[in-house]
Amino acid sequence: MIENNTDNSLLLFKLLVPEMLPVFQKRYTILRTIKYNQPIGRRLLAERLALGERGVRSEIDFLKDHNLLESNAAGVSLTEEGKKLLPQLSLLIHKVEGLAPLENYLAQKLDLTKVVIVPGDADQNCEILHELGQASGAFLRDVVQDQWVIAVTGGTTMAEVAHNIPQTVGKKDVLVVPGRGGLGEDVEIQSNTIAAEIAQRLGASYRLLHVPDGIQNETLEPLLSDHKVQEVINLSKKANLLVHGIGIPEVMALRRDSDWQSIQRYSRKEPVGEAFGTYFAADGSVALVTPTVGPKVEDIAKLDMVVAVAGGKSKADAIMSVLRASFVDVLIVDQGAAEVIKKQIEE
Amino acid sequence: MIENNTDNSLLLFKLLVPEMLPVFQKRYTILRTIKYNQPIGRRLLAERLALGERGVRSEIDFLKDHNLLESNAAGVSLTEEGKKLLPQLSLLIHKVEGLAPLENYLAQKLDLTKVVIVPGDADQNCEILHELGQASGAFLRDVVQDQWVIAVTGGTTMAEVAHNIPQTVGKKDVLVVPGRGGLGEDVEIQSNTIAAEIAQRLGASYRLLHVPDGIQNETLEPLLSDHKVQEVINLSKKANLLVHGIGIPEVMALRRDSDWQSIQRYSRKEPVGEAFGTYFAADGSVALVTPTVGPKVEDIAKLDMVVAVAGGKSKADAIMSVLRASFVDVLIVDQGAAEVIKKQIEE
DNA sequence: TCCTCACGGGTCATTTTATATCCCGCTATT
DNA sequence: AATAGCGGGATATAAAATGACCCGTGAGGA
Repeated sequence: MIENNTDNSLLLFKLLVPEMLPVFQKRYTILRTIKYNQPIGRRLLAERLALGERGVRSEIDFLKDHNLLESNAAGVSLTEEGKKLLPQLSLLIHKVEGLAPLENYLAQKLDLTKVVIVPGDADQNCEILHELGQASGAFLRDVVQDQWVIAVTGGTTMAEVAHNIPQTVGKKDVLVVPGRGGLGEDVEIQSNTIAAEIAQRLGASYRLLHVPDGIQNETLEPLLSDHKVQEVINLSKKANLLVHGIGIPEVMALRRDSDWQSIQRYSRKEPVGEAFGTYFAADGSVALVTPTVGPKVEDIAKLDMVVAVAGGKSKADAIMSVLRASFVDVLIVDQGAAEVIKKQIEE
Repeated sequence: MIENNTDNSLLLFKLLVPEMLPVFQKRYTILRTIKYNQPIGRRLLAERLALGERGVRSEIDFLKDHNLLESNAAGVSLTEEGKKLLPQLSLLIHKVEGLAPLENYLAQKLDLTKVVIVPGDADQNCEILHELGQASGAFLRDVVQDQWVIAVTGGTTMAEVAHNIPQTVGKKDVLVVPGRGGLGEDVEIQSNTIAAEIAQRLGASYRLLHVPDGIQNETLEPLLSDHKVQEVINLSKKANLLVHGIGIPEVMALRRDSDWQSIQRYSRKEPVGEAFGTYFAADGSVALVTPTVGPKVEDIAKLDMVVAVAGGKSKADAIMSVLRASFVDVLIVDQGAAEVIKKQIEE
């Protein structure tokens, strides 16, 4: 009833003064961008936000007049007041954008237990990945129980998740393990590195998996027979919780110096999405499995809780292909991806 | 907590997009003015709202685009949607303007049991009197109990109250009596007429008091000895509820063709407010009692519930003078008067 | 019945506001 | 000491809000 009243106020404002919405979003975006880049100059900010320099300047002046920003020779920064305001604004944006209904809609249509949508679009504002990380981190912190085993994968998104998990006092006997080897890429986004960081932030312990990706099966087998490797792999196959990112095959191939042509050639179908080293076709079927250690689709389907994290309009197709494989339980996305997915569902 | 959330949303909007507030108010005022004057033309509307013709036009176009208005050859009118929206907007304006806190503040500072504030200023928009009437009417309807006797006075404000009391099924045995004779002025705003209309709308019965105001005491006495007159006067002296307007002495003198000079001469102090034929000085003391029938200040002070209704910035002083006499329990005013009163209290 | 007045809609010059793009002196970092 | 990037100032330009008309038309009063 009273809650209804809140929504009602919003509806009335949106109905009677709709021109304020873009302004509200603009100012929120500016504050958020400053939060993640402070101190930052006016020009850089304008470039990053794809706005005119003078426009940004007017807004900065406005926000400064309201004591949300302060500026010195290094650039503008958030004041204490501004810092306090941002989380509240985030909630309000969530309401204004109607993200709660969208979350419910997607959860129902996609048969997921939970959908979390973060306002914004990672394609347009790269700091949305931070927000995505924070949301995922908060979710992890809330959901993890004592003595759980958490498996995580690599990737830039997962790296952000790791960086943004709030430092918490440790749950008891929680163990974080990498979901695959993944020594083929930048150490910053390897699953090992990410597992370690998540463990550290959760106050949990961790095991590592020192097996390179993409090597031939013959070379792999002796490694697999190692009992320490075996143990970690078995742990990840029976994890209570798996958190993974979702990749766009073409982009991943580029990053890993793999040959996109050959991936396509060896695929049974056109791969449009990737998760834990498996490429999925648009219909959710497996297009290609890269030779790597770690759990396969059939293992993952048995897990209690699989959390997928991804952001950006461009990842919508990849996300859909993975979701159609029906092993994901919780989806944490940004608004950009969520809205594209909604459109696809409606068609 | 959730309520808090509502206020919080409003606060955040007001903080981050303050420029929308005047627009919101403007559009609300336009809708409200149309409601009371439909169908009305663009120019007339502009004149009444003291806005430019073109500005009003843009807003009308906007509201028409949103299906809140429709226009024909006679002028613009509210659509069904617009009619439904207005009460909700009224509530929202009440929140936006922070009138609830203001009501509490005034109630506490002025030692009143209840204060009701209607958005707007009757001096600027005469239709605010209608709103004031509606608010008073709603209050009356809610508060009146079976077998109550209600005494009412005359005046333009009270006439509006009468016109706007929602037609309700009758309470049992409610009786409405005029608080004074008042045959000296326009029949439309005589207390007799008003008593009759209020009674009709409440489904109550009424008695009338056919005694002219302002006549000499010698002429008055034989009338007072009439037992029907006596009965009505006694009823009003023991009423459960008295509703009265508040007048500005100078204005009233003008309307009644009385001599303002002589009123001043016979007054003990400078009269700044009037209620039921009694003129009050700024400190709340009685400045002059016009020769009339009906309850005096000392009678009224004994009543359980005295409701004062008044609107317009210009009436603030008059209201204060009456309130200082300390017999009013409930004050129903408009925002214009309320804000001036608040300022006076703070000084 | 006609007549007239106010209606909505169209137009356009004017003013006000927003925007884009420089320049400058400063300061913190290299 | 050099320099890159900062905030602040200035100005030409584009855009939008405004004010002031006219016009054909339909409703309501005579």
